[in-house]
Amino acid sequence: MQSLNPTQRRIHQAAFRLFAEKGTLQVNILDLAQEAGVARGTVYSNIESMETLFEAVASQLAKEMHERVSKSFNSLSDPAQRLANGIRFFIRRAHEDSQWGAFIHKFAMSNASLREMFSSQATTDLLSGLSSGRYRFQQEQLLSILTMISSSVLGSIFLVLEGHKTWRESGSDTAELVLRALGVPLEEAKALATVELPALPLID
Amino acid sequence: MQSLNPTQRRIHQAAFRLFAEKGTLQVNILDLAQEAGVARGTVYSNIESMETLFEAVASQLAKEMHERVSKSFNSLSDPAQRLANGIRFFIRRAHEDSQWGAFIHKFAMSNASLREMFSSQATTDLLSGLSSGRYRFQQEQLLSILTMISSSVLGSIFLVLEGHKTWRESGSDTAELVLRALGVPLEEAKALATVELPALPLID
DNA sequence: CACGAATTGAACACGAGTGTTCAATCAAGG
DNA sequence: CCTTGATTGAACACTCGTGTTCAATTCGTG
Repeated sequence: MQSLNPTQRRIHQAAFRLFAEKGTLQVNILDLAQEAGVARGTVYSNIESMETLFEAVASQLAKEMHERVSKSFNSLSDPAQRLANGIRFFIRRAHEDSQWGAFIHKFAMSNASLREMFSSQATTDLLSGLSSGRYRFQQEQLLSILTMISSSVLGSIFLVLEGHKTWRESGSDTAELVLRALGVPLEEAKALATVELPALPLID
Repeated sequence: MQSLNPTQRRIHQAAFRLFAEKGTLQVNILDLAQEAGVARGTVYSNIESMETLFEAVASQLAKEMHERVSKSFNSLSDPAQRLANGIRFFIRRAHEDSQWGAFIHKFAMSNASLREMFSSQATTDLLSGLSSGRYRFQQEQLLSILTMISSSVLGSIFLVLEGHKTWRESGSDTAELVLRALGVPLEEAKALATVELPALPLID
């Protein structure tokens, strides 16, 4: 999974593209070989199975995004601002890289690594925001809230991918709605959701 | 599509079950025939294609749910109460009939009839609630809001299907969060989301 | 009870994808 | 320039699903 040789890297990247546009089940070895610019036999000698390939691609994507978002949070202490930015990062990125967006949209609900990426990021901030009085909700609602947040982000990504909304509008709207749902006063929610969004940091 | 003979009805019902549990692409004619308790040849002489069969099943399901929810709204004038109940109807039904829930969860985002079911129901109430001052949002946010609502309901259905939450909790939480996002005051949102939920009316 | 329509289930010819093998070819470092 | 390891692409045997046909049968209705 770690330390891929160049051929394996090409195969993984090709797999990412194909999974994003066709879904797991429509990708066959022949397509994959062609997309990677490699012979069929090479694919078989470089991957174990489609399953493990998909798992590797998904968890790599989750890891990369998680790290970049975390890094950007170093400079922000307000949990509400972090949440709003996090939401908008996802939506902006889906717009800037529509394959990335399609991948997330297709698999975020069903894949454990991707679900984990969403929820681990948000949980700590949700709890700290609650105890600092920034949010108003009951702790038993945490799971419902996490679900609402990730679902809304996915829905919003869908909207952007389909071209029904710009990422700016959709991202700010979604962040604002989520903050409101968490009990942040209306004007404040709007303000937090519309500040200038910084660039997503690169890693290593 | 209308007026199915008994054999066609059996096939459609079997298709519903299979689509719900295996997804569109994993259903083949043989499975379908067996599930319907019918010979392979009979399936071929009773459906045009898998595509049209799926479309028929989905739109039938959308129509049925839409009518029942609409009927239940006759006795409610408050748009916020209607919305809260509508959300909870979906979530409760997904719990009571997990195949129905699985079907919705799998296809609500990708199928036009199902998307329509969600949005047409909500749009008018959203707008009337806005003009009556029950909600606070900007009209340009309507699409983002519809997306947030339907995504949240789907996420919540997932939670219930997976057994992470009861339908009661999940339904009330989701309804409450949505109302808050729309600008309904916190205590009022909670109250509206936790009233006794009536039975969903039958049709014809 | 007899007739026509629907259903049955087996048979056939296909196409598509899989997993595996292997001799030929290539590329790069010693 | 030679060796070694990876890559190539064609070939093989196999499975599964499709779409279609059709004689035999069942079933419902008049």
